[in-house]
Amino acid sequence: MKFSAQTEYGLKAMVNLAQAKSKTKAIKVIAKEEMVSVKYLEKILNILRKFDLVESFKGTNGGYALKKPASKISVGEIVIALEGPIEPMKCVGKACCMEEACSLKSVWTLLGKQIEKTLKDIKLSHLIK
Amino acid sequence: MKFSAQTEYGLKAMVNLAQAKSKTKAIKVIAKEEMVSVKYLEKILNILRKFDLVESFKGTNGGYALKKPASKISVGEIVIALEGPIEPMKCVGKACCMEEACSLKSVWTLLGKQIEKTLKDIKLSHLIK
DNA sequence: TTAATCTATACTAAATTGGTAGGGTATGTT
DNA sequence: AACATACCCTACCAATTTAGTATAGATTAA
Repeated sequence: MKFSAQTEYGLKAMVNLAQAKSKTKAIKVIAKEEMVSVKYLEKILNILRKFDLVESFKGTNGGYALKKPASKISVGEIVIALEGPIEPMKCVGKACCMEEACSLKSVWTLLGKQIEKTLKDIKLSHLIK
Repeated sequence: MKFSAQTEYGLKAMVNLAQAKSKTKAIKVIAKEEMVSVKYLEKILNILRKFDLVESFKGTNGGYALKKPASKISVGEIVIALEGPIEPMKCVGKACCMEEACSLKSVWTLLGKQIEKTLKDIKLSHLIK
């Protein structure tokens, strides 16, 4: 019941960008500040870009920037992008959900929705000092 | 962000026990009903026993039973026993939490508490028909 | 005694995750 | 046009975790 390191680095990069002074910030600089390899961070930012959470600019003085204002980006969006949809239980058992009304399914549905709500209510702007 | 198969089987076994007619129920029977191998289920029930959630009786007509009434056992207890404490982020990054006030820590603390509360409010007795 | 049951440890195979490597492709500046 | 800077893409590998099996042994009711 943990989020992955990828999600941690991604979130920290987003907070980093939210606090950036300049219009764009080079991945090399972010990677150094967050103490993660450039290559690994590239992969993570790539995912975030596909989810329209950041945008990138090539060429000299290029770099990354938030696609939307920090107050419009929730922690939930970032987590879902990097972690996949929040479904606390995959129901791997052969006997699971064979009955029309699986007694446990309601637990996971409720829990998943509550987690999503909590994370969507926390905006990136709440995390910068 | 998922619970393990072990947790699924453990929960289903607990629900199974909560619905049992007899005083004790043999692991062989539970395993058959939940479609999981006896050996694997043994391991899981072993953990639950150490957490005082079930008790076991040896010998002929032995088996497993809930240690407490189903209304006094929460889904949260079972999940924590099988899954470990709920800490959504382990903070693996070298740069993490080096500052006195890690901006993300508050997110994980809040989320963890909410998940625990949700799961602790759901009792085993709520899951039986 | 004996058969049914639980207990404990060790092992393995598959999946996931974390992270690396290398070679491209696009673009702004000179 | 050339070059340096920066992003993009795919493949790969090693470590960890997870799911599940196997073997052997100890306890107890009948």
